[in-house]
Amino acid sequence: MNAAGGLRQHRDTVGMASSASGSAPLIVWFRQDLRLNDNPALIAAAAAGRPVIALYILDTATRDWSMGSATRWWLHHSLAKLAAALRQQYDLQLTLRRGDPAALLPALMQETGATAIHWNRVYEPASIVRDTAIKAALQVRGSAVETHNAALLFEPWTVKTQAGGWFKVFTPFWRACLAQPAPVPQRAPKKLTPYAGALASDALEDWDLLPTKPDWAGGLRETWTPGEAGAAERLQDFIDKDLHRYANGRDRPDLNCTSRLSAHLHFGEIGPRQIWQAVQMAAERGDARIAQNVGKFLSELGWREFCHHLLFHFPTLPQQNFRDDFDAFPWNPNADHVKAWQTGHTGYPIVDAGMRQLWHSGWMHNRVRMIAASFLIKHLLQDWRVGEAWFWDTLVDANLANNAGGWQWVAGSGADAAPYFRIFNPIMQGEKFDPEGDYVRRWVPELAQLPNKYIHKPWTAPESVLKQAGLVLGQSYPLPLVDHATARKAALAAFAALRNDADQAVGDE
DNA sequence: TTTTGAGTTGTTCGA
DNA sequence: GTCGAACAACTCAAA
Repeated sequence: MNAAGGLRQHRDTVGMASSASGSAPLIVWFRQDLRLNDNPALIAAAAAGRPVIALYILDTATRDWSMGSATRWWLHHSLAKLAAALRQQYDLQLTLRRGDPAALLPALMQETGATAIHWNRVYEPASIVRDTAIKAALQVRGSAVETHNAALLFEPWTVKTQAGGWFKVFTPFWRACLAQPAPVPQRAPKKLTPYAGALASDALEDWDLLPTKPDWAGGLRETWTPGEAGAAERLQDFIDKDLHRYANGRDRPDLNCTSRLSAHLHFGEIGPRQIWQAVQMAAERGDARIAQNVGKFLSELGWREFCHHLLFHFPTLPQQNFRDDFDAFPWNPNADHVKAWQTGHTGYPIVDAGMRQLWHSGWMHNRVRMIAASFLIKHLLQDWRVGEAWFWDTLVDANLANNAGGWQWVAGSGADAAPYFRIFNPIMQGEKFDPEGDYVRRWVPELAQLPNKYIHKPWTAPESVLKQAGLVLGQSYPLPLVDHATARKAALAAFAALRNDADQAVGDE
Protein backbone atom coordinates (compact mmCIF):
# COMPACT_ATOMS: atom_id res chain seq x y z
CA MET A 1 0.00 0.00 0.00
CA ASN A 2 1.22 3.42 -0.78
CA ALA A 3 0.12 5.53 2.14
CA ALA A 4 1.17 8.74 0.45
CA GLY A 5 -0.89 8.02 -2.64
CA GLY A 6 -4.00 7.96 -0.53
CA LEU A 7 -3.46 11.57 0.36
CA ARG A 8 -4.47 12.81 -3.05
CA GLN A 9 -7.66 14.74 -3.17
CA HIS A 10 -8.50 15.98 -6.60
CA ARG A 11 -11.49 17.99 -5.76
CA ASP A 12 -11.24 21.47 -4.42
CA THR A 13 -14.18 21.79 -2.14
CA VAL A 14 -15.30 24.73 -0.17
CA GLY A 15 -15.70 23.54 3.36
CA MET A 16 -18.97 23.65 5.13
CA ALA A 17 -18.15 26.40 7.50
CA SER A 18 -20.40 26.33 10.46
CA SER A 19 -21.66 29.59 11.78
CA ALA A 20 -21.90 28.16 15.26
CA SER A 21 -18.41 28.30 16.62
CA GLY A 22 -19.42 25.55 19.05
CA SER A 23 -19.13 23.07 16.22
CA ALA A 24 -16.67 24.96 14.04
CA PRO A 25 -13.66 22.86 13.08
CA LEU A 26 -10.20 23.41 14.49
CA ILE A 27 -6.80 22.78 13.02
CA VAL A 28 -3.91 20.75 14.37
CA TRP A 29 -0.78 22.03 12.67
CA PHE A 30 1.85 19.28 12.77
CA ARG A 31 5.49 20.36 12.62
CA GLN A 32 8.29 18.58 14.50
CA ASP A 33 5.82 16.44 16.44
CA LEU A 34 4.87 13.71 13.99
CA ARG A 35 3.19 11.41 16.48
CA LEU A 36 -0.19 10.68 18.06
CA ASN A 37 0.96 9.86 21.59
CA ASP A 38 2.09 12.54 24.00
CA ASN A 39 1.07 15.13 21.46
CA PRO A 40 -0.57 17.93 23.49
CA ALA A 41 -1.83 19.83 20.45
CA LEU A 42 -3.64 16.79 19.12
CA ILE A 43 -4.91 15.85 22.56
CA ALA A 44 -6.26 19.34 23.22
CA ALA A 45 -7.92 19.47 19.82
CA ALA A 46 -9.58 16.09 20.29
CA ALA A 47 -10.77 17.07 23.74
CA ALA A 48 -12.61 20.07 22.30
CA GLY A 49 -15.03 17.65 20.68
CA ARG A 50 -15.12 19.62 17.45
CA PRO A 51 -14.18 18.50 13.94
CA VAL A 52 -10.41 18.27 13.56
CA ILE A 53 -8.30 19.14 10.53
CA ALA A 54 -4.81 17.67 10.53
CA LEU A 55 -2.34 19.76 8.60
CA TYR A 56 1.32 19.68 7.65
CA ILE A 57 2.91 22.56 5.78
CA LEU A 58 6.15 22.31 3.85
CA ASP A 59 7.45 25.78 4.66
CA THR A 60 9.13 27.26 1.61
CA ALA A 61 9.24 30.77 3.01
CA THR A 62 11.61 30.35 5.95
CA ARG A 63 15.09 30.36 4.48
CA ASP A 64 17.24 29.97 7.57
CA TRP A 65 18.58 26.45 7.93
CA SER A 66 16.15 24.89 5.50
CA MET A 67 16.16 21.12 5.69
CA GLY A 68 19.16 19.10 4.57
CA SER A 69 18.98 16.20 2.13
CA ALA A 70 18.94 13.41 4.72
CA THR A 71 16.24 15.01 6.85
CA ARG A 72 14.10 15.54 3.76
CA TRP A 73 14.28 11.81 3.11
CA TRP A 74 13.25 11.10 6.67
CA LEU A 75 10.45 13.66 6.60
CA HIS A 76 8.88 12.04 3.55
CA HIS A 77 8.60 8.67 5.24
CA SER A 78 7.60 10.11 8.57
CA LEU A 79 4.72 12.03 6.99
CA ALA A 80 3.57 8.94 5.13
CA LYS A 81 3.52 7.04 8.43
CA LEU A 82 1.72 9.83 10.24
CA ALA A 83 -0.89 10.07 7.50
CA ALA A 84 -1.50 6.33 7.64
CA ALA A 85 -1.77 6.36 11.43
CA LEU A 86 -4.22 9.26 11.46
CA ARG A 87 -6.38 7.57 8.89
CA GLN A 88 -6.30 4.22 10.61
CA GLN A 89 -6.82 5.56 14.11
CA TYR A 90 -9.32 8.34 13.49
CA ASP A 91 -10.28 8.17 9.83
CA LEU A 92 -8.63 11.56 9.61
CA GLN A 93 -6.85 12.87 6.53
CA LEU A 94 -3.46 14.54 6.87
CA THR A 95 -3.74 17.59 4.64
CA LEU A 96 -0.49 18.61 2.97
CA ARG A 97 0.18 22.13 1.78
CA ARG A 98 3.34 23.80 0.56
CA GLY A 99 4.23 27.47 0.79
CA ASP A 100 4.24 30.23 3.36
CA PRO A 101 2.40 29.22 6.53
CA ALA A 102 1.63 32.87 7.25
CA ALA A 103 -0.53 32.91 4.11
CA LEU A 104 -1.71 29.30 4.03
CA LEU A 105 -3.08 29.16 7.57
CA PRO A 106 -5.55 32.05 7.39
CA ALA A 107 -6.61 30.83 3.95
CA LEU A 108 -7.35 27.36 5.25
CA MET A 109 -9.25 28.75 8.21
CA GLN A 110 -11.28 30.86 5.85
CA GLU A 111 -11.87 27.90 3.57
CA THR A 112 -13.05 25.57 6.33
CA GLY A 113 -14.55 27.95 8.82
CA ALA A 114 -12.07 26.78 11.43
CA THR A 115 -11.99 29.10 14.40
CA ALA A 116 -9.11 27.66 16.39
CA ILE A 117 -5.69 26.19 15.82
CA HIS A 118 -3.34 24.16 17.97
CA TRP A 119 0.34 23.49 17.46
CA ASN A 120 3.34 22.30 19.41
CA ARG A 121 6.13 24.82 19.70
CA VAL A 122 9.42 24.54 17.81
CA TYR A 123 12.10 26.23 19.90
CA GLU A 124 14.31 27.46 17.06
CA PRO A 125 14.96 31.14 16.29
CA ALA A 126 13.39 31.24 12.82
CA SER A 127 10.36 29.22 13.96
CA ILE A 128 9.85 31.47 16.96
CA VAL A 129 9.85 34.58 14.77
CA ARG A 130 7.53 32.99 12.22
CA ASP A 131 5.11 31.48 14.73
CA THR A 132 4.91 34.58 16.89
CA ALA A 133 3.87 36.63 13.87
CA ILE A 134 1.38 34.01 12.71
CA LYS A 135 -0.15 33.74 16.14
CA ALA A 136 -0.61 37.49 16.40
CA ALA A 137 -2.10 37.73 12.93
CA LEU A 138 -4.56 34.91 13.54
CA GLN A 139 -5.63 36.37 16.84
CA VAL A 140 -6.29 39.68 15.15
CA ARG A 141 -8.65 37.79 12.82
CA GLY A 142 -10.44 36.51 15.89
CA SER A 143 -9.06 32.97 15.81
CA ALA A 144 -8.07 31.09 18.92
CA VAL A 145 -4.44 29.98 18.93
CA GLU A 146 -3.10 27.52 21.46
CA THR A 147 0.48 26.35 21.50
CA HIS A 148 1.92 23.47 23.51
CA ASN A 149 5.15 21.76 24.44
CA ALA A 150 5.80 18.37 22.88
CA ALA A 151 9.53 18.64 22.28
CA LEU A 152 11.17 19.37 25.61
CA LEU A 153 11.18 17.99 29.14
CA PHE A 154 11.13 21.51 30.59
CA GLU A 155 10.30 24.88 29.16
CA PRO A 156 13.48 26.87 28.46
CA TRP A 157 12.30 29.84 30.49
CA THR A 158 11.63 27.76 33.59
CA VAL A 159 15.15 26.43 34.21
CA LYS A 160 17.01 29.29 35.83
CA THR A 161 19.98 29.86 38.11
CA GLN A 162 19.27 31.20 41.57
CA ALA A 163 20.33 34.59 40.28
CA GLY A 164 17.62 34.32 37.63
CA GLY A 165 19.96 33.82 34.66
CA TRP A 166 20.42 30.99 32.16
CA PHE A 167 22.77 28.12 32.81
CA LYS A 168 25.92 28.00 30.76
CA VAL A 169 27.32 24.90 32.43
CA PHE A 170 25.70 21.52 31.99
CA THR A 171 26.03 19.93 35.42
CA PRO A 172 24.24 22.61 37.45
CA PHE A 173 21.70 22.93 34.62
CA TRP A 174 20.85 19.27 34.79
CA ARG A 175 20.75 19.32 38.60
CA ALA A 176 18.18 22.10 38.39
CA CYS A 177 16.17 20.06 35.87
CA LEU A 178 16.22 16.97 38.05
CA ALA A 179 14.87 19.03 40.95
CA GLN A 180 11.71 19.68 38.95
CA PRO A 181 8.76 17.27 38.97
CA ALA A 182 9.26 14.43 36.50
CA PRO A 183 7.56 15.17 33.20
CA VAL A 184 4.67 12.84 32.38
CA PRO A 185 3.60 11.87 28.84
CA GLN A 186 -0.03 11.64 27.76
CA ARG A 187 -1.61 8.94 25.65
CA ALA A 188 -3.03 9.51 22.19
CA PRO A 189 -6.67 10.56 22.14
CA LYS A 190 -8.95 7.53 22.05
CA LYS A 191 -11.21 9.15 19.54
CA LEU A 192 -11.71 12.37 17.70
CA THR A 193 -14.13 13.84 15.23
CA PRO A 194 -12.57 14.14 11.79
CA TYR A 195 -13.48 17.12 9.66
CA ALA A 196 -16.12 15.93 7.23
CA GLY A 197 -15.45 18.16 4.26
CA ALA A 198 -13.05 17.24 1.50
CA LEU A 199 -9.82 19.21 1.57
CA ALA A 200 -7.34 19.67 -1.22
CA SER A 201 -3.99 18.21 -0.34
CA ASP A 202 -0.68 18.09 -2.11
CA ALA A 203 0.60 14.66 -3.00
CA LEU A 204 3.59 13.80 -0.86
CA GLU A 205 5.53 12.51 -3.86
CA ASP A 206 5.20 15.89 -5.53
CA TRP A 207 7.27 17.49 -2.80
CA ASP A 208 10.41 15.82 -4.13
CA LEU A 209 11.73 15.07 -0.69
CA LEU A 210 13.29 11.83 -1.86
CA PRO A 211 16.49 11.69 -3.90
CA THR A 212 16.04 10.36 -7.41
CA LYS A 213 19.13 10.83 -9.51
CA PRO A 214 21.09 9.43 -8.05
CA ASP A 215 19.10 7.56 -5.42
CA TRP A 216 21.60 7.64 -2.59
CA ALA A 217 19.06 6.64 0.05
CA GLY A 218 19.60 2.86 -0.08
CA GLY A 219 21.71 2.92 3.06
CA LEU A 220 19.09 5.00 4.84
CA ARG A 221 16.32 2.63 3.89
CA GLU A 222 18.20 -0.38 5.20
CA THR A 223 19.10 1.38 8.47
CA TRP A 224 16.03 3.26 9.58
CA THR A 225 12.30 2.90 10.15
CA PRO A 226 10.90 6.43 10.34
CA GLY A 227 7.58 6.95 12.05
CA GLU A 228 6.04 6.69 15.49
CA ALA A 229 5.84 2.91 15.46
CA GLY A 230 9.48 2.62 14.39
CA ALA A 231 10.49 4.98 17.18
CA ALA A 232 8.60 3.02 19.82
CA GLU A 233 10.13 -0.21 18.60
CA ARG A 234 13.62 1.32 18.62
CA LEU A 235 13.17 2.49 22.21
CA GLN A 236 11.91 -0.89 23.36
CA ASP A 237 14.77 -2.66 21.62
CA PHE A 238 17.25 -0.33 23.28
CA ILE A 239 15.74 -0.90 26.72
CA ASP A 240 15.67 -4.67 26.24
CA LYS A 241 19.12 -5.13 24.78
CA ASP A 242 21.44 -2.23 25.53
CA LEU A 243 20.33 -0.03 28.39
CA HIS A 244 21.89 -2.38 30.94
CA ARG A 245 25.38 -1.70 29.53
CA TYR A 246 24.87 1.85 28.33
CA ALA A 247 27.30 3.70 30.63
CA ASN A 248 30.31 1.91 29.19
CA GLY A 249 28.94 0.56 25.95
CA ARG A 250 27.87 3.97 24.67
CA ASP A 251 31.47 4.76 23.83
CA ARG A 252 31.95 1.68 21.67
CA PRO A 253 30.98 2.23 18.04
CA ASP A 254 31.69 -1.43 17.33
CA LEU A 255 29.03 -2.51 19.84
CA ASN A 256 26.36 -0.18 18.51
CA CYS A 257 24.48 0.01 21.78
CA THR A 258 23.41 3.65 21.87
CA SER A 259 19.69 4.35 21.61
CA ARG A 260 19.76 5.62 18.01
CA LEU A 261 16.64 7.65 18.78
CA SER A 262 18.08 11.00 17.66
CA ALA A 263 16.22 11.28 14.36
CA HIS A 264 12.98 10.01 15.85
CA LEU A 265 13.35 12.69 18.51
CA HIS A 266 14.13 15.38 15.98
CA PHE A 267 10.92 14.76 14.08
CA GLY A 268 8.96 14.25 17.26
CA GLU A 269 8.01 10.68 16.43
CA ILE A 270 8.73 10.11 20.07
CA GLY A 271 9.03 12.72 22.80
CA PRO A 272 11.56 13.04 25.59
CA ARG A 273 8.85 12.64 28.21
CA GLN A 274 7.95 9.22 26.81
CA ILE A 275 11.58 8.15 26.82
CA TRP A 276 12.08 9.45 30.32
CA GLN A 277 9.11 7.50 31.64
CA ALA A 278 9.94 4.31 29.75
CA VAL A 279 13.51 4.04 31.06
CA GLN A 280 12.47 4.97 34.60
CA MET A 281 9.88 2.22 34.54
CA ALA A 282 12.47 -0.22 33.23
CA ALA A 283 14.76 0.74 36.09
CA GLU A 284 11.99 0.27 38.61
CA ARG A 285 11.26 -3.23 37.37
CA GLY A 286 14.22 -4.36 39.40
CA ASP A 287 17.12 -5.07 37.04
CA ALA A 288 20.00 -3.56 38.99
CA ARG A 289 22.19 -3.22 35.90
CA ILE A 290 19.53 -1.18 34.16
CA ALA A 291 19.03 0.98 37.25
CA GLN A 292 22.76 1.72 37.27
CA ASN A 293 22.74 2.86 33.66
CA VAL A 294 19.55 4.88 33.51
CA GLY A 295 21.06 8.02 35.03
CA LYS A 296 23.77 8.11 32.41
CA PHE A 297 21.27 7.69 29.61
CA LEU A 298 18.96 10.34 30.99
CA SER A 299 21.84 12.79 31.23
CA GLU A 300 22.28 12.38 27.46
CA LEU A 301 18.66 13.38 27.12
CA GLY A 302 19.75 16.21 29.42
CA TRP A 303 22.35 17.33 26.89
CA ARG A 304 19.69 17.49 24.23
CA GLU A 305 17.64 19.58 26.60
CA PHE A 306 20.63 21.79 27.44
CA CYS A 307 21.38 22.46 23.77
CA HIS A 308 17.75 23.39 23.08
CA HIS A 309 17.63 25.73 26.05
CA LEU A 310 20.93 27.30 25.00
CA LEU A 311 19.63 27.90 21.49
CA PHE A 312 16.46 29.41 22.87
CA HIS A 313 18.37 31.91 24.99
CA PHE A 314 21.26 32.44 22.55
CA PRO A 315 19.72 32.32 19.08
CA THR A 316 23.00 33.01 17.28
CA LEU A 317 24.42 29.68 18.45
CA PRO A 318 24.34 28.08 14.97
CA GLN A 319 26.19 30.97 13.31
CA GLN A 320 28.41 32.66 15.84
CA ASN A 321 31.02 31.60 18.34
CA PHE A 322 29.36 31.45 21.73
CA ARG A 323 32.64 32.77 23.13
CA ASP A 324 33.50 35.70 20.96
CA ASP A 325 37.25 35.50 21.61
CA PHE A 326 37.08 32.62 19.10
CA ASP A 327 36.34 35.13 16.35
CA ALA A 328 40.11 35.60 16.20
CA PHE A 329 40.88 31.91 15.73
CA PRO A 330 43.36 31.42 12.86
CA TRP A 331 41.44 28.94 10.71
CA ASN A 332 43.25 27.56 7.72
CA PRO A 333 40.66 27.02 4.97
CA ASN A 334 41.54 24.16 2.63
CA ALA A 335 38.94 22.77 0.22
CA ASP A 336 40.95 19.62 -0.50
CA HIS A 337 41.20 18.76 3.17
CA VAL A 338 37.49 19.35 3.67
CA LYS A 339 36.72 17.10 0.71
CA ALA A 340 38.96 14.34 2.08
CA TRP A 341 37.22 14.61 5.42
CA GLN A 342 33.73 14.59 3.92
CA THR A 343 34.37 11.53 1.81
CA GLY A 344 36.25 9.56 4.44
CA HIS A 345 39.72 9.73 2.92
CA THR A 346 41.82 11.32 5.63
CA GLY A 347 44.04 8.28 6.12
CA TYR A 348 42.93 7.93 9.75
CA PRO A 349 40.72 4.82 9.80
CA ILE A 350 38.45 5.75 12.71
CA VAL A 351 37.73 9.16 11.18
CA ASP A 352 37.13 7.70 7.74
CA ALA A 353 34.91 4.94 9.10
CA GLY A 354 32.73 7.53 10.80
CA MET A 355 32.48 9.80 7.79
CA ARG A 356 31.55 6.86 5.58
CA GLN A 357 29.00 5.58 8.08
CA LEU A 358 27.48 9.05 7.94
CA TRP A 359 27.41 9.14 4.16
CA HIS A 360 25.93 5.67 3.89
CA SER A 361 23.42 5.64 6.71
CA GLY A 362 22.80 9.31 7.55
CA TRP A 363 24.07 8.81 11.07
CA MET A 364 27.31 8.51 12.99
CA HIS A 365 28.01 7.04 16.39
CA ASN A 366 28.41 9.76 19.03
CA ARG A 367 31.95 8.86 20.05
CA VAL A 368 33.03 8.93 16.42
CA ARG A 369 31.27 12.25 15.86
CA MET A 370 33.54 13.74 18.49
CA ILE A 371 36.65 12.20 16.98
CA ALA A 372 35.75 13.22 13.43
CA ALA A 373 34.74 16.73 14.50
CA SER A 374 37.88 17.18 16.57
CA PHE A 375 39.95 16.05 13.59
CA LEU A 376 38.37 18.57 11.23
CA ILE A 377 38.74 21.41 13.69
CA LYS A 378 42.00 20.68 15.46
CA HIS A 379 44.03 18.61 13.01
CA LEU A 380 42.89 20.32 9.83
CA LEU A 381 42.12 23.73 11.42
CA GLN A 382 38.87 24.05 9.47
CA ASP A 383 36.15 26.32 10.86
CA TRP A 384 33.62 24.34 12.90
CA ARG A 385 30.84 25.85 10.79
CA VAL A 386 32.15 23.89 7.79
CA GLY A 387 31.60 20.67 9.69
CA GLU A 388 28.29 21.86 11.04
CA ALA A 389 27.04 22.49 7.49
CA TRP A 390 28.12 19.04 6.29
CA PHE A 391 26.43 17.33 9.21
CA TRP A 392 23.36 19.44 8.61
CA ASP A 393 23.02 18.07 5.11
CA THR A 394 23.97 14.45 5.75
CA LEU A 395 22.55 13.54 9.16
CA VAL A 396 19.03 12.15 9.39
CA ASP A 397 18.97 13.61 12.90
CA ALA A 398 20.21 17.06 11.82
CA ASN A 399 18.85 19.31 14.53
CA LEU A 400 19.71 22.97 14.86
CA ALA A 401 20.28 23.00 18.62
CA ASN A 402 22.14 19.71 18.94
CA ASN A 403 24.28 20.24 15.87
CA ALA A 404 25.36 23.75 16.81
CA GLY A 405 25.85 22.83 20.45
CA GLY A 406 27.93 19.80 19.57
CA TRP A 407 30.22 21.56 17.12
CA GLN A 408 30.81 24.53 19.38
CA TRP A 409 31.53 22.19 22.23
CA VAL A 410 34.18 20.30 20.29
CA ALA A 411 35.71 23.51 18.96
CA GLY A 412 35.96 24.91 22.44
CA SER A 413 34.00 28.00 21.42
CA GLY A 414 30.79 26.91 23.11
CA ALA A 415 29.16 26.74 26.51
CA ASP A 416 30.92 24.44 28.92
CA ALA A 417 33.30 23.57 26.13
CA ALA A 418 36.22 21.23 25.94
CA PRO A 419 39.53 22.77 27.07
CA TYR A 420 41.85 23.72 24.25
CA PHE A 421 44.39 21.04 25.02
CA ARG A 422 41.87 18.24 24.63
CA ILE A 423 42.83 17.13 21.16
CA PHE A 424 41.67 13.63 20.33
CA ASN A 425 44.39 11.32 19.09
CA PRO A 426 42.57 9.42 16.33
CA ILE A 427 44.86 6.42 16.65
CA MET A 428 44.52 6.12 20.40
CA GLN A 429 40.75 6.73 20.28
CA GLY A 430 40.40 4.01 17.66
CA GLU A 431 42.40 1.50 19.67
CA LYS A 432 40.54 2.34 22.85
CA PHE A 433 36.97 2.35 21.57
CA ASP A 434 37.16 0.02 18.58
CA PRO A 435 39.67 -2.44 20.02
CA GLU A 436 39.09 -5.26 17.54
CA GLY A 437 38.74 -2.91 14.61
CA ASP A 438 35.27 -4.25 13.80
CA TYR A 439 33.86 -0.78 13.21
CA VAL A 440 36.69 0.22 10.89
CA ARG A 441 36.48 -3.03 8.95
CA ARG A 442 32.76 -2.57 8.43
CA TRP A 443 33.01 0.95 7.02
CA VAL A 444 36.46 0.94 5.45
CA PRO A 445 36.48 -2.44 3.76
CA GLU A 446 39.77 -1.90 1.98
CA LEU A 447 41.41 -2.23 5.42
CA ALA A 448 39.51 -5.39 6.34
CA GLN A 449 42.47 -7.74 5.89
CA LEU A 450 44.84 -5.78 8.13
CA PRO A 451 45.68 -7.35 11.50
CA ASN A 452 44.30 -5.61 14.59
CA LYS A 453 47.75 -4.28 15.42
CA TYR A 454 47.73 -2.00 12.37
CA ILE A 455 44.02 -1.43 11.77
CA HIS A 456 44.07 2.07 13.28
CA LYS A 457 47.50 3.04 11.88
CA PRO A 458 48.01 1.27 8.56
CA TRP A 459 51.00 3.43 7.61
CA THR A 460 53.03 1.76 10.36
CA ALA A 461 52.52 -1.73 8.96
CA PRO A 462 55.54 -3.42 7.38
CA GLU A 463 55.49 -3.78 3.62
CA SER A 464 54.91 -7.53 3.86
CA VAL A 465 51.82 -7.05 6.02
CA LEU A 466 50.41 -4.45 3.67
CA LYS A 467 50.99 -6.75 0.74
CA GLN A 468 49.33 -9.64 2.50
CA ALA A 469 46.33 -7.38 3.21
CA GLY A 470 46.18 -6.36 -0.44
CA LEU A 471 46.77 -2.75 0.48
CA VAL A 472 48.78 -0.13 -1.38
CA LEU A 473 48.90 3.00 0.76
CA GLY A 474 48.40 6.13 -1.26
CA GLN A 475 46.36 4.14 -3.77
CA SER A 476 43.83 1.75 -2.30
CA TYR A 477 43.82 3.71 0.97
CA PRO A 478 45.29 7.16 1.58
CA LEU A 479 48.30 8.01 3.65
CA PRO A 480 47.50 10.27 6.59
CA LEU A 481 46.46 13.71 5.40
CA VAL A 482 48.46 15.29 8.22
CA ASP A 483 50.84 13.88 10.79
CA HIS A 484 49.16 13.67 14.19
CA ALA A 485 52.01 15.02 16.31
CA THR A 486 52.67 17.89 13.90
CA ALA A 487 48.99 18.79 13.62
CA ARG A 488 48.60 18.68 17.37
CA LYS A 489 51.44 21.14 17.85
CA ALA A 490 49.96 23.43 15.23
CA ALA A 491 46.56 23.35 16.92
CA LEU A 492 48.09 24.15 20.30
CA ALA A 493 49.94 27.05 18.66
CA ALA A 494 46.69 28.30 17.14
CA PHE A 495 45.00 28.25 20.53
CA ALA A 496 48.01 29.99 22.03
CA ALA A 497 47.63 32.73 19.40
CA LEU A 498 44.00 33.12 20.48
CA ARG A 499 45.07 33.61 24.09
CA ASN A 500 47.70 36.11 23.12
CA ASP A 501 45.11 38.05 21.14
CA ALA A 502 42.89 38.13 24.19
CA ASP A 503 45.75 39.34 26.37
CA GLN A 504 46.55 41.95 23.76
CA ALA A 505 42.95 43.15 23.75
CA VAL A 506 43.00 43.53 27.50
CA GLY A 507 46.30 45.40 27.27
CA ASP A 508 44.81 47.77 24.69
CA GLU A 509 42.08 48.95 27.00
C1' DT B 1 30.32 41.50 47.51
C1' DT B 2 33.55 38.07 47.85
C1' DT B 3 34.97 33.58 47.90
C1' DT B 4 35.11 28.92 46.69
C1' DG B 5 34.79 24.81 44.11
C1' DA B 6 33.95 22.92 39.90
C1' DG B 7 33.75 22.23 35.04
C1' DT B 8 30.98 15.22 29.59
C1' DT B 9 33.64 12.60 26.66
C1' DG B 10 41.91 13.73 26.59
C1' DT B 11 46.95 13.29 25.71
C1' DT B 12 51.64 13.35 26.72
C1' DC B 13 55.58 12.94 29.39
C1' DG B 14 58.45 11.25 32.76
C1' DA B 15 59.04 8.34 36.69
C1' DG C 1 52.82 -1.35 31.14
C1' DT C 2 51.09 1.85 34.62
C1' DC C 3 50.56 6.01 37.14
C1' DG C 4 50.28 10.92 38.34
C1' DA C 5 51.08 15.42 36.94
C1' DA C 6 50.89 18.96 33.67
C1' DC C 7 48.52 21.12 30.18
C1' DA C 8 45.75 27.69 31.49
C1' DA C 9 43.27 30.34 32.86
C1' DC C 10 38.59 31.48 33.07
C1' DT C 11 33.86 31.48 33.86
C1' DC C 12 30.09 29.90 36.07
C1' DA C 13 27.03 28.88 40.03
C1' DA C 14 26.18 29.04 44.59
C1' DA C 15 27.31 29.82 49.33
